[in-house]
Amino acid sequence: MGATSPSASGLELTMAVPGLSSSSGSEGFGCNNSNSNSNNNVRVDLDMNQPASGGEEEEFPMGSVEEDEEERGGGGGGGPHRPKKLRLSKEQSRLLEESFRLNHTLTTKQKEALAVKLKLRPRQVEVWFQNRRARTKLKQTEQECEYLKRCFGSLTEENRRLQREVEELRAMRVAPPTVLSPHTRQPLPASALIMCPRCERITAATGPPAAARPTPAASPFHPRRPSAAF
DNA sequence: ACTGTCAACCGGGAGA
DNA sequence: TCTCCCGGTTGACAGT
Repeated sequence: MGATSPSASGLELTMAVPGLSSSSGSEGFGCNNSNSNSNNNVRVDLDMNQPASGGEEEEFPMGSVEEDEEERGGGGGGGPHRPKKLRLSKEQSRLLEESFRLNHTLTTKQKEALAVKLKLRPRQVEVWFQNRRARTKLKQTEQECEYLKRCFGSLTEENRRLQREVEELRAMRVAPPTVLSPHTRQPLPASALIMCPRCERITAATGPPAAARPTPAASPFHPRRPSAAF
């Protein structure tokens, strides 16, 4: 499976990221505590991988956050510090990636179920998916950028080649053909010349309109071979 | 010391 | 108004 990039340029770049189905239905989830607490950094109580139960931490080892980190993290007198950074365990990352493959967005129920399964807060699962989507998009953008760079390179080369060709053709070009007026026997200016659509020869444009023209034998075309042609 | 990664946050826009 | 998502940013941490 591959997800085509939704670029405005219409490039058909495919990513190895399957499952672009978005099932972000109505989400009535009310756990939005992180924003309201973010300024004073007093999130330590529910922060990171606080073990929900004492028994089975082996499945999801708690990254770099120890249980008593929160004592000195934000609550201490040191001022506004972020709590220690959470590192998701390999198993947590694996399960998150797995469900990301299935769906790039989660419903509230899916999010909560996943959070329970991973012993994370739903907000953490939500944030992980947001960041994961952003990373995917960044990768796609980088791939598009590389593709456009290659396009630019080949088009530049093509442009150079065509310009050289134009220069060569200009160098080969001779003076405009000399056509004598059938009446005065004087050379006609180039603006008074047209090309016969049948034989593509240059002739004088001073004849009567096409509808009133005489028979082809008497037509102004082919009065004589032009002295020069393109 | 420097740099890259990434969880978490912030502000704003969109939809119901 | 509420909730969600997105783009941008911050800051902790790991690797060099």
